[in-house]
Amino acid sequence: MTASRSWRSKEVARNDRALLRAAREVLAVDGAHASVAAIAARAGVGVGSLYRRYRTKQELFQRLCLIALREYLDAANEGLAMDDPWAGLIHYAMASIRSGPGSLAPVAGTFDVTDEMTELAERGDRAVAELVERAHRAGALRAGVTAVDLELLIEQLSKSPLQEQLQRQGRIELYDAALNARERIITAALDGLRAAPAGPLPGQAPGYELFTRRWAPPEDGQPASE
Amino acid sequence: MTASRSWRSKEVARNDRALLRAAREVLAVDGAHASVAAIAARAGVGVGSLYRRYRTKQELFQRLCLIALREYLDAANEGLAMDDPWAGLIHYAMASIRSGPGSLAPVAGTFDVTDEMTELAERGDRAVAELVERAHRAGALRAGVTAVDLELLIEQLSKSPLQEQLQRQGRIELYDAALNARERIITAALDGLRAAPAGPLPGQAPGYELFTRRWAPPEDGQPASE
DNA sequence: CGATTGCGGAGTGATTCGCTCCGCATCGAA
DNA sequence: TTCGATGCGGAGCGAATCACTCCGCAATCG
Repeated sequence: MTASRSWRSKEVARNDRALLRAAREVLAVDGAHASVAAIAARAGVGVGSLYRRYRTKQELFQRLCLIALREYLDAANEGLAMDDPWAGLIHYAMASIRSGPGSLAPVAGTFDVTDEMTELAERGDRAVAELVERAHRAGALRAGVTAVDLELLIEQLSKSPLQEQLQRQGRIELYDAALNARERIITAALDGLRAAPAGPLPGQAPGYELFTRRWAPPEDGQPASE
Repeated sequence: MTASRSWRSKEVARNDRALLRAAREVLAVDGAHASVAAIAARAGVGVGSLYRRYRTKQELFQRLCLIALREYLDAANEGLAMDDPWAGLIHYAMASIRSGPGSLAPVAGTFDVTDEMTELAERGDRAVAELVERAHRAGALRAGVTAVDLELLIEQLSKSPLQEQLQRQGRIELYDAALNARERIITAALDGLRAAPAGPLPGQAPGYELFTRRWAPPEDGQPASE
């Protein structure tokens, strides 16, 4: 009775990959209000198939988050493997921006964080801290720049309001130009972290709690926006 | 019969200001899906009062957009009035980021653009172009940086994913830290536009159509995300 | 004190949401 | 070729939320 269990496993795997990719894209455009139907449609499958693979919307987002965390850790390790400290840091930043942790920010706090996710995040944070420290030792990084500064800048750069809007409006003819424009902006912004004639950053360095605390469930009263 | 027309005009004006401020805040947090009820609640008024002042949600957003455009133009002119080209440009950028054109991006294309809005935008664009040109003449601006580069960077920096998320979760205790962190990031990113050891930006300069075209109604088929 | 005015928010129909369930197409085995 | 098994797409469901209307009420004037 189980002889021909996975007669279509290829198709199943392809559907799964398409679903994850579609989910990330739709999440990037629609934010927290991304609907299951939109994700399924973009993946070219029915909602039924989506729910056969993932029991709930939350579960899909959890898996998505796990994958992003893995990419995040890989990017940091790749950066550490590079000889030039500055080049390594930029490699990590670029890869991290592309993988798009910012797209996942809107769903933060809407699902439970598994132990695996916590561990991946901690390992990634350690790697990035080492990346920053190494760049400082080499004198390549602007004075006073911390790992949190870097991660927040990455988060800020990983969403693209322009591209999202173009996609919503269906103006694909402008998409290439937008991609190019974005690359220029990212380059400029990251260059602002270089050790250079520019002085230290204003204020004091932000603490890690900006990163860690918000992933816990809201725990108390709801926001002021209601 | 019209003697005591506006016996409470003070309160009406205060309500109107509160509504506009609330609308901008809610829009920044909730994006395109900001609800009328949420705006009214945050302003501390009933939805009835909102609809007495603005006949429709669209009308409120139009007014909001007009105000933002005025602030945009003012900021550019203030920058031009400053003697130091670089300081003037940064003044404009900071003010523009604070006024938050990025918050209005999600509603772009959802309402008709009035002639007044078009004219304000054009005057602002001209002022910014002059601001950029002047900075280039003074040798303060990085080679190859265009007005569009600047405006896109401003748009990128004017949304704050971190602050939005904190507000959604009601974690006001982290808000000050987030504000400080954001200022550091903005400073760093804008410093990336300085004339410095860093080379020219990659790719070719983006054209103005990235800015202008998307404000027109979608005109044809809907996006791929459905 | 009665008339007037603007207020807050319950109510309304339409829409959209996450999710279930079922008819159907597609496969291997007989 | 036929039949049972399997996974597919999407119609449909109840709940939630949306923009917007309408009405009872409190505050203010002559």
